[in-house]
Amino acid sequence: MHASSPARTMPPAVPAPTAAAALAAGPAFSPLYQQIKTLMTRSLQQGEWQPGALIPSEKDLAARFKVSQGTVRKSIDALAADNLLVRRQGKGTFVATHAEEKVQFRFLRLMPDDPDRAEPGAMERRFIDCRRQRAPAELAHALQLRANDAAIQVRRLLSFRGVPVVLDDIWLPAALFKGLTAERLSDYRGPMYGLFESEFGVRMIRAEEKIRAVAADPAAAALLGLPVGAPLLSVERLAMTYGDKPVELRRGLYSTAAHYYRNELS
Amino acid sequence: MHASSPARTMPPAVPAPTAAAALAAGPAFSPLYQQIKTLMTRSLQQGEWQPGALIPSEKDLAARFKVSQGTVRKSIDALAADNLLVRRQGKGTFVATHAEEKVQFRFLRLMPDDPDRAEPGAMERRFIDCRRQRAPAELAHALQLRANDAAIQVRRLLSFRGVPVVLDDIWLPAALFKGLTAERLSDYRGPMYGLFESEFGVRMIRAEEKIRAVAADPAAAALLGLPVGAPLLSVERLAMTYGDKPVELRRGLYSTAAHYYRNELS
DNA sequence: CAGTGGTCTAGACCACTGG
DNA sequence: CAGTGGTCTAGACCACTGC
Repeated sequence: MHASSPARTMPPAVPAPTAAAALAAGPAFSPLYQQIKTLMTRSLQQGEWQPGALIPSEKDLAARFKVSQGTVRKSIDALAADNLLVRRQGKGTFVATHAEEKVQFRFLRLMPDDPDRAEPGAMERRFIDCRRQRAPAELAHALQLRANDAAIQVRRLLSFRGVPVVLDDIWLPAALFKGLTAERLSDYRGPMYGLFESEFGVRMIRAEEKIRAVAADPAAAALLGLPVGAPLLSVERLAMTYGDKPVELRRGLYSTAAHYYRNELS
Repeated sequence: MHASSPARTMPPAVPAPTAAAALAAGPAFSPLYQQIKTLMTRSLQQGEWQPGALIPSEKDLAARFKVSQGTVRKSIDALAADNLLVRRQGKGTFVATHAEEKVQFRFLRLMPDDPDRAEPGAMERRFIDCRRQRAPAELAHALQLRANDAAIQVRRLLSFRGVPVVLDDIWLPAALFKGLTAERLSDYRGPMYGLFESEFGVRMIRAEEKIRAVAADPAAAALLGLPVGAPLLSVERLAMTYGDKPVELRRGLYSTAAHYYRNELS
């Protein structure tokens, strides 16, 4: 393949988020690097390249896909921007993983008011519940399940320096997480998404959160050690895996007396 | 200048956010496209290229900086990723502006629960107060003012379909916003940051928000039409202009009865 | 149609990592 | 030292916009 135009192709099987507009438009031109990004995404999704593993070098990939190194480079750049790959100069390109996050929780945006009280090791998890049940209609809709499909509900409490701060209710499609128990959750060292990745082959790529202020109900108040009616941050998260398929619904109640939810705008 | 290495240079005068680590490291190698990004940032900051205006073509810029078009391209890519420039195929590259945002408020992440009730035109602003005062110590610290420098405080209420939803308290350094009055705020059509940009030459580039849940105090409750003690989202925003210089501190109280704060994680 | 940004290539050299 | 990603160039051609 030389410098002439790439073939006009059908839209990629896993369309890029930005390509959504093309659905309404015409012939759906897709540049070469996009098509290759799609092929590489497939290698990730199908497990050819495992989380944390080193993928082939740019030169090898260029040979494999019969394109120039520069084009492969653009594909990798795009995947790195999506946090699916991680580049490390001199070493190679690696598959991103939740298992070895420096900041232990990539998706937890809660920070202590007092920056001196940084988190290292100061966080304890306690799993209160883990049960299997039929998915109520609203949940089934959010997770794109058939009505009454089985779901797993997990309830857990996070504490910092002994003070309870986060109460999470987590719902998962039972079909994807067979054999998940409170014990396995407790035994695992590291972030929960690391366990999902290594034990169930489910990788969280992206999530959307809806944040509200609510009053603590009696149950939450008791667990968080706060008076009933105390204001809490309600963080409702829908987490997606490849192809934007939703695989987790989570509702966290955050006590923001000594912590805040951090966000960056640009 | 040909393909040989770019000269090792001092760190750029306006260092990129990602270059912060280099301060501790050694010789601070800066690739050519970074240096050019710095030069272009200066052209933006100094007003050579005005908000909304068309900047020179890639070919012209390549000639001006005596580098290849590909290198200028990388610089522009970086500035576009920072939301300082906007590329439009076939037309050219433009300076980003708050004045003509499609979504009227780039920095307001509040969404209605009911997606049918989209915002177009359904938002009313009411400016309650606009006064000049001495900056209290905490504010002076956040805005990097000298103790007792003058500050402007603005209080405003946002309503959707007649229902008050957001109460904002906004603090600005008086030195940068001379002559700002409630009347000028009311008269201006479009987002507040558009007015700051066109009337005061202050461009908001980036912001950090700290989000908490709080109970409505009597004053806020009255303005938002809620009972005292009702849970509210407290959104504390520090907004920065070029060089990460803080130029606005804002504290919003959001009623999340029919709206939520939207966030994306990846 | 000319001008813009967007894609693709081929090749050279550099910075960084680890054995 | 070999191998990786990172930078830079020069040039060709394509897609898109507006006159």
